[in-house]
This record gives sequence, structure tokens and C-alpha cells, in this order.
Amino acid sequence: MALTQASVSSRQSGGVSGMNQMTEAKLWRNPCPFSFRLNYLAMRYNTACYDWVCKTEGLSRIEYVVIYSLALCEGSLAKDIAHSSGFPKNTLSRAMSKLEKANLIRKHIDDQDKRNQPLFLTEEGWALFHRTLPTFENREHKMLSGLDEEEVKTLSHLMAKVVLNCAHLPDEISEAPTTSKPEKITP
Amino acid sequence: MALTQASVSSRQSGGVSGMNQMTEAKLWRNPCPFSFRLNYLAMRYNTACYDWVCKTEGLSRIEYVVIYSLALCEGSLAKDIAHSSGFPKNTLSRAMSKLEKANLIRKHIDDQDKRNQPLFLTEEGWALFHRTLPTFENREHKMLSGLDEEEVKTLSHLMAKVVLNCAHLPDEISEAPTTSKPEKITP
DNA sequence: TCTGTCAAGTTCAGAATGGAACTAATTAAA
DNA sequence: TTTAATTAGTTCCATTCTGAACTTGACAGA
Repeated sequence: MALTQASVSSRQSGGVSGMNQMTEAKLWRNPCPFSFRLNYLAMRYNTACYDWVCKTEGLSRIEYVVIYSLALCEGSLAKDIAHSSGFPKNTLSRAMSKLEKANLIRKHIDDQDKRNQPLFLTEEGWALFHRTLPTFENREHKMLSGLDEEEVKTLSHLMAKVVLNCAHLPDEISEAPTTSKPEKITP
Repeated sequence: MALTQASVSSRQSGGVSGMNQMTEAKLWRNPCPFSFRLNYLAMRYNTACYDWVCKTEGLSRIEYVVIYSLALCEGSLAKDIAHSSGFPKNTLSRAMSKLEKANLIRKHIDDQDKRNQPLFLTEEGWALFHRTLPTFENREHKMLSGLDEEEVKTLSHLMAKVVLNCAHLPDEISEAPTTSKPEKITP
């Protein structure tokens, strides 16, 4: 990836951090600084980790997300994974077929409601999870290594708070653009 | 999206927040809680905003990212956008052709180095940016509405710190899995 | 027990994606 | 100089993704 050497040209290098000027701009004079930081950090985490898991285990991002999700919550349904990860259900359906063929997960059938297919990791699935987890933990740990213990706690707490708040937001933004409200058309 | 009604079945509902059990698990007993919160929040922001911009302006996520990036830093090159956004350069190349045809951006030629194509917004590009920005700002604002002013400041500060720290991390994870180091094989 | 509605998951065809090979320009080395 | 290596950006095409339609099952109301 990049952000290492700043191009020294008419667009002078960023200065402070050795980042290129655009990344500096997005960090420090961005009308949506929070969203940029989220996306940037997610990208720095995901690219490294999922490239690695693809190389070492031959699993795509979504396939690994299924394994990981089941490790945290066995017996869940495909739709639960869809909801917590944001992937569409047909993409998940494909991932799960592959994982089942690879004998990493198993589908059960819920006799209460035969539409449901509670999912479970096989022994091989658990083994894969346990041998890959340290790399993911390690990347997260390295990303946070610039913060002291107290700061990590604060950050965790605040982000959890935002996640909870987020659950109440509508999924879709209503058509109307955010023009200043047309109340008080005439005083 | 979801997280609204928890499925009340053998997998009992999450409790606290009205989220489904899997999302609760990923929030509260996840070995990588930070990464999940990042990805989840990014997803909640991106899905809503980019679906909206697609519906109202007919631009894909990456196309809008180009517009937004240039609004923050005109005269940048395609590779700068690639670096700060994580999209591959061929995908960007395609996006830029479309934006140029739509008369939203313009490519100049750097006479110092003819490989470079500094990019600029046209008047129409600026107009599009200005009429769409409020929706993005608004979504960010709503996501953070559960925090008070002081907390938002702290969160911003800590995330910026993590971004800066991240710039030094390697892009790729070395092949070797994170086994305990083989030092001191025999005492 | 129909009949209509909704939910979970699958299938499929058209669209989007991105790795690899390419062009063109620049710089470094011989 | 020539030659090799590097960089910005483009093109190609096999793979992957995803919206929409579909299947199957559950269930509410008449």
C-alpha cells in the first residue's frame, strides 16, 4: 500500500507525518473526519489480514467472516451473519456452500422451523479459527500500539457507545436532501 | 439493514440493546473488538450514504470518492486517491473516465512529468460536491449523536492517533503465523 | 383448509471488480 | 548515449458479486 513516501512535487509533501498530502487533508481538514478515520483504519486492518488469510488458508474475506462469526456464536443463521457483517445473503449462501464442501462448517436443520439452517463449525473449522486468530489479534494490537492502556479503554468504550447509538439509525437516508428545513417560509 | 428485532428462538435475543445475539457477541466477547467496531461503523455509514448518492446522483461509491477527494485536495493524482482510499488503480481509472465524460472532473497534464495527470473538479463537480456534502455530514453527526461534545473530541483525537500509528505498519503480514517465538529452544 | 403474506435461503444473468500485462514517460546505471 | 529499472495510468478478461426472481416453509385470517 502506501502513505510512506510523500511525493515531493508541486503538491508538496504533507509534512508532519510522512503521509501524502491527500491523506493529510482527509485527516485534518475533512468535513467528515470520523468517517474517513473509520474507513481508513478498517482498510488498513482488512487488507492486511484478509490478504494473509487468503494466502495461507485459501479463504476469501467473506468465507473467513463466516468462520469467525460462528466461532463467536455457533448455531446462528446465515441472516444473522448478513446483518452483522453487511454482506448480502446470496453472497453468504455461496460462501457457505464452499465452506460446507471444505468440511469447515455444517448446516443443521431446525425442526421447529425448517426454513432455518443453524450453522456450526466442524472440528476442522475450529482448528482453522484457532490457528488464524492470533494473526488477527496481533494486527489489532499493533494498530493500537500507539495508545497507552487507558487510552485503549477509552477508545473501546466510546466506539461501543457509537455502535449502540448506530443501531437506532435508519438504514436508508430519506430522499430529501438536507436542505435547511422549509419551516417558516414566511415570517 | 437490521439489528432491530432480535430473533426470539432457541438462540435467545441479545438482551441489552435489542441487537441480535451475534452482533452482541461481536461487540462484547470478541477477541478483536476494535476491528469489529470499525467495520461495523464503516458499514453503517457507507451503506446508507453511498446508496443515497447512487440513487440521487447516479454515482457509484468509488466515483463519489474521487469527487470528494478532489474537493479536499485538488490537483492530486489518481495514485493519491488510490493510496488514501485503498481502491486499486485500474478501478479508479475507470471511475475517472466516467467522471470526465460526465464533465465532473478534468485531467490536466503535468509538463514537468507527463506521466502525471493532476485532477480537478469542474464547476459541475463542485456543485455536486456542495449539494451532497450535507447528507454525509449529517449521517456522521447522527452516528455521533450519542456522545457529548467532550467525548466526540476525545474519540476524534484517539482515532487520529491510531491513524498516524497505522501509517508505519507494514502493508502485508509476513507469512509466518504468530506462533510463540522459537527462541530459547533449550534453556 | 384454503389463500395471501412474509421470511430464509438459493439460483441466475448481467454488471462490477481487480490481477496481470501493457504503454508511455522518467530516471539510473553502464 | 544505450540499456535497465521504475512509475503513472490504461486495457483486457476471467473471476466475483449482487439485484431480482424463485423455492420452500411458516403462519395469520377468513
